Amino acid sequence: MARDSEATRARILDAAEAEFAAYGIAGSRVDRIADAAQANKALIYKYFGTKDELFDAVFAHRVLAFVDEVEFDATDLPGYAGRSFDLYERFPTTLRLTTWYQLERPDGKLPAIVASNDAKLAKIEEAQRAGRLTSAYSPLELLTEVRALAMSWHLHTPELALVRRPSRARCREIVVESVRRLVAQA
Amino acid sequence: MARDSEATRARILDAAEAEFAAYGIAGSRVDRIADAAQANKALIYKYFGTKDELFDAVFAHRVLAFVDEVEFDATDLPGYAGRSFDLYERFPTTLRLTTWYQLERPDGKLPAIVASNDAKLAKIEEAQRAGRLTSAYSPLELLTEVRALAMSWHLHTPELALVRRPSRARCREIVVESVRRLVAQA
DNA sequence: CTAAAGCAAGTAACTAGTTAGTTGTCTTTT
DNA sequence: AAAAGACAACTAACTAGTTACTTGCTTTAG
Repeated sequence: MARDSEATRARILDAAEAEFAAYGIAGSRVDRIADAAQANKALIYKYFGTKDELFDAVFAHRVLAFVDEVEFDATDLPGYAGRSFDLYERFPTTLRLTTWYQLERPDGKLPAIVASNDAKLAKIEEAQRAGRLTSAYSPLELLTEVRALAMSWHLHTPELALVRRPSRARCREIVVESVRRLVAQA
Repeated sequence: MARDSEATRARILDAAEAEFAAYGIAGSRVDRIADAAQANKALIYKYFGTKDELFDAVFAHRVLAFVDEVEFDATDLPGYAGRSFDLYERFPTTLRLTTWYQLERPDGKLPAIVASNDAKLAKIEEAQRAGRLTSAYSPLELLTEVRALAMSWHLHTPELALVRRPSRARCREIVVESVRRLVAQA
């Protein structure tokens, strides 16, 4: 090992994350990433391959960190929604990256994400069987609605953002409360 | 062959809608739009200006048609969510265009959308004053959550889409029911 | 000395936007 | 009614700049 390639990789990854979050895959410029990372463009290709592959590396990195950070408890979905909300507030780029990913890589399936989803669905099913969670909805149905509510405040169109948003605490409270109502036993 | 600028404009708009929905602004190619519309590229610039302006025209056109089609009734938000769901199912490009718009035009504010939002917020407030709608949430809060629920099934990551979705009717039912629970008087 | 890290300088292909000119249609003049 | 003029619709070819990706060489650490 001659120089510190790990540090260079990390700088590239950071710069790429900011670039991709801002402009998406098609809109991002590899030159800009190289400049921001203070690294040579050829290194990007050497370490990460094509632009698409660089995006995948960035996305997997960020999303796994995200998934790791928010603990999933099927018997407390309101709490899970609240913690998800907190992370969306703390790392706004995550949701942007995810959205670009959905739009620009509709066929991509990251194994780690698939596994994480499967684990959550299984936990929901288990909680339902134990009678600790409503069975009015299937696991997929529950996960879908809980997620939508957790990110509801971050899906605003520019136009709605003109109206003054409630305080962060209030937004969080609403997310938690609406999930509580969702899973409340009728 | 008679010349008909209206028809040409319409063909360009249609082709541009498909292109932008698929690739976003940065990823779209004006040449591809011209080919698909069987129109010359220069006409696009003549009729619509720059690529960004073409996107705005496409977006305004589609979104206004969408907004016009779904009737808003503040005293029946579950019904409104259900009808929104129906339209997302019928015109899948609408949500894609909206998402590209949020990501790529964060500063854009289409007056028609602002007006439509204001009208909805006012109607919610009125329904609340009349006691025909819960006052547990502010108008903006209600609109935010109802919208998130209405589009919950269309926000899936590619990975979650691997799990088989319930039937359309069932998804709709869930959307309506979850909004009902949201607005239910505690 | 050597192997890997790093870089300047390319290149081929692409892309938004322009230009200068042609074709079809409607209006005016005789 | 027919020729002439006016004007809008339309087009092929182009420009100037950009972009992803590569090559061949230099530098550095062990």
